[in-house]
Amino acid sequence: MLRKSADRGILNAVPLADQPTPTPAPAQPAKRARRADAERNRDAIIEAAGAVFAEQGGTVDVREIARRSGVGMGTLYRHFPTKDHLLATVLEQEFTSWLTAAHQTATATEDPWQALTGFFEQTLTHLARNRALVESYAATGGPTHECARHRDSVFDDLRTRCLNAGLLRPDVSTADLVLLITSLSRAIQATGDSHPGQWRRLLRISLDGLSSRNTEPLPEPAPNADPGRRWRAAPGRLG
Amino acid sequence: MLRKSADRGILNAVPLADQPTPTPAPAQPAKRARRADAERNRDAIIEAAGAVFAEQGGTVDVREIARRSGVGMGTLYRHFPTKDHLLATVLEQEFTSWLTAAHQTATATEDPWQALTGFFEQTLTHLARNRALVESYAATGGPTHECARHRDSVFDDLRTRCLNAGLLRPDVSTADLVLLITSLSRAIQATGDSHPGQWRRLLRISLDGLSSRNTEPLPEPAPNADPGRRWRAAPGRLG
DNA sequence: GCCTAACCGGAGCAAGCGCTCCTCTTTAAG
DNA sequence: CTTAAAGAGGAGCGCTTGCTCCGGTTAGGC
Repeated sequence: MLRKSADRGILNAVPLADQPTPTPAPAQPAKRARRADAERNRDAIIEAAGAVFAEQGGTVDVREIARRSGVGMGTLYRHFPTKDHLLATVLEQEFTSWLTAAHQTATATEDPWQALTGFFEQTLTHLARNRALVESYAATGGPTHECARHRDSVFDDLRTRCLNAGLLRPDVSTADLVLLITSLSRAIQATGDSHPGQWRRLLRISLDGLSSRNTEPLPEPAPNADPGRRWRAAPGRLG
Repeated sequence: MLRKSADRGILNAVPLADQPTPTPAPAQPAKRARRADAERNRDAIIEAAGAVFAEQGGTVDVREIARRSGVGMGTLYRHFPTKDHLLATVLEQEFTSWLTAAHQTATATEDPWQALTGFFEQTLTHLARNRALVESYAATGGPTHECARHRDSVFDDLRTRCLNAGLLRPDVSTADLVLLITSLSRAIQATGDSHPGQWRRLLRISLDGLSSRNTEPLPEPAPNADPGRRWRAAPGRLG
């Protein structure tokens, strides 16, 4: 039952030092290039890991990933120093490719409100298919801080467009929108397969609440952390 | 990193066969009553477990609970056959005592809308203080099915009152309200200590979206579960 | 005060999981 | 073709964690 290791978080904001930059350092000795089989295996690992993480979440046994990609443990750990590094790599890829697509869709949509709601719908549909991604939202608001910043800028863009058109209640912050996504991702997880799509009703309700037809101001956020709170920090906890 | 067993949920809807009914069966042999020290230890365990679960969630090491209650492992497992049983006992106590209080408050509130919003506020404030309770919401919608049913009836009561007063958009279901609580509990977890109270803004937004001033109908829920879905992998990189 | 069933405590077992070590195989430069 | 470096693979280590076992202790009926 319930493992403590979950406390270590879905990923610890790993620096991702090993990027897909196969170009060797142009130093003097001109090291030998990466072998073809190694390249092939790396790809296989990433693909298998992507599938497994999406299905089972970030808690899967590394052996399962190795098995599915037809590779040994040693090979896996040759390419990725840590399970968290592998997870971060996969999630970052998934996240940025989605964000780029969703942003393009939103930009191509004339009506600002339509752009905002469409973005939410697209985001959550994507999240509904990827368990590890949902977990990463719970832990750190996204796979990496870099990713989160990128997403925030997109959100801010959408928000500004809606504000200028007078469609959004004026005191909604970008942080509110991000928190809304995080919150709704829980609804997706909770409904799961038994009530697919019920989260869309909640999304509609929330979006209606964002509309400028609601005139009362939102409660002010507390300016700083309340030290009296009982929850320990516990770096990155999934829910 | 992330645990696999999380899949098993925070608790497996344990039957809770061992209730706080210390009365021995009134059978013929008139068994000896429970010893005083045993009773004391049981209480100490429940109290310590309550604190530890609230702070650290359901994943804590059982040894920590034993240590805090000043009791050995053997003693702990004499009173509770399983960690999950202990967790269920604690959560059920916490849940019902809260639900009773919150229901009374709501019933005593004249204005139906005030009663509903107050109930949400009270519930979420309580959840913000108990990590294990939040987890149980994510897993099964509440500590036990019994608890969940009780809560649903309270929600249904509040909903009916608001509907009769014409304050709630008419097609909001009880399930929507429960899902909203579940969803917002994630917001509480996500904001944690760093942005305490930010979830109140989201709560306000959602409640505004529930108001009858929003006239458009909600999307129909899918009638039944789609058996083909199972956290399918993202079909290749999207983009 | 005696005696026995009930109780206590913690060392230890088994299973799960991240990760390493080491031997054997394969690639590709020369 | 030769050969050395890079890669592959899987048994196994170390650690955590849920739970058990059993010798020692104590309450409480008589």
